[in-house]
Amino acid sequence: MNSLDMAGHLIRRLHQQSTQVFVQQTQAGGFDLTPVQFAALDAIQAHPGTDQATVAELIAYDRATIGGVIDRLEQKGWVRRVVSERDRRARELSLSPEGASIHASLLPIVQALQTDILGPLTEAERATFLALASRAVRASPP
Amino acid sequence: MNSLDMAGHLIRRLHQQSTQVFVQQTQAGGFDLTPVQFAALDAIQAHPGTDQATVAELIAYDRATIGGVIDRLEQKGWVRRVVSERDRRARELSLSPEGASIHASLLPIVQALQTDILGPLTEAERATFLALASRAVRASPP
DNA sequence: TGCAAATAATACCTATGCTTACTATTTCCC
DNA sequence: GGGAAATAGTAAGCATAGGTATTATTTGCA
Repeated sequence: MNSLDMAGHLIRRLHQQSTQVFVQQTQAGGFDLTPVQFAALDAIQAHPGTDQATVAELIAYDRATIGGVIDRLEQKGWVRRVVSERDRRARELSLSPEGASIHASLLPIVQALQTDILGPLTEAERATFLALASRAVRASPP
Repeated sequence: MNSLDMAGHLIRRLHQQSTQVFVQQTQAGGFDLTPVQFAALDAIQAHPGTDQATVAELIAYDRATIGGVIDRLEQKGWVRRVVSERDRRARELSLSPEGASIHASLLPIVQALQTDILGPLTEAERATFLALASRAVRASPP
């Protein structure tokens, strides 16, 4: 079998394509951020007050990487990070008003671009693909 | 729609899973390399004498990244890089005898682990997934 | 209670992954 | 034949991506 037809290679290409579409479409909308930054933003919006480790778990990242991502979101002024009074090791995360506004503006754009990521497929094929992808992603350990 | 169910997120998770399976299975076989390094190794094996730009195009990478990958493969002693006499800007790539041996040993392992990447799916589902993924990856420009 | 184990975050390291800028060289074309 | 455009590779910079080690703090248990 040709290496280029193997699952690993195809998945890497899809990931590449996915990132490109995300950056293109969000930049066209006037925003400047990466897919990971949006994922973190979205997780914090859905779970305000959580710490970094929980955000990392929610979107399946390691803690080391998420630290840098949150750093950059904080520098942009979109996320606030305060030491938890309940547990001084942890940092409680929340969106700033600007961050919340950006997230609200981004959400419809990000939802719309999902279709473009799998552009060559038909609507039905995309649904099949997503259903299989969803099952193929192993459930995160309890 | 939940961001975690969107195409971009699922694809990123699949990519993560794919890389993990690759490293686990190849390490279990006694090798130490990344999926990208194998892709480059495989491309060079299939096209000995080509230059870095062609390898980059074959496996859909940018030239800057492939330079570092080849650096590491050269350091491992698996790849030889000689300045082309035909075009002194280019470096002609080929596998060393050790590189060729490693590649031959790795190939069946890498082929076998492809099934594990999509582990939770049945044989038929994997075939469907791969067919859709293959079509979803846009054809590289001529 | 006191101390070992666990945990949150950071620091540091290696390896992609991609962009822009730069050098060296070749090609194209007038 | 000579200069502009194109091309191969490198360099530098930013952002994941994940591993191990370290620090600060909390928890759990003898």
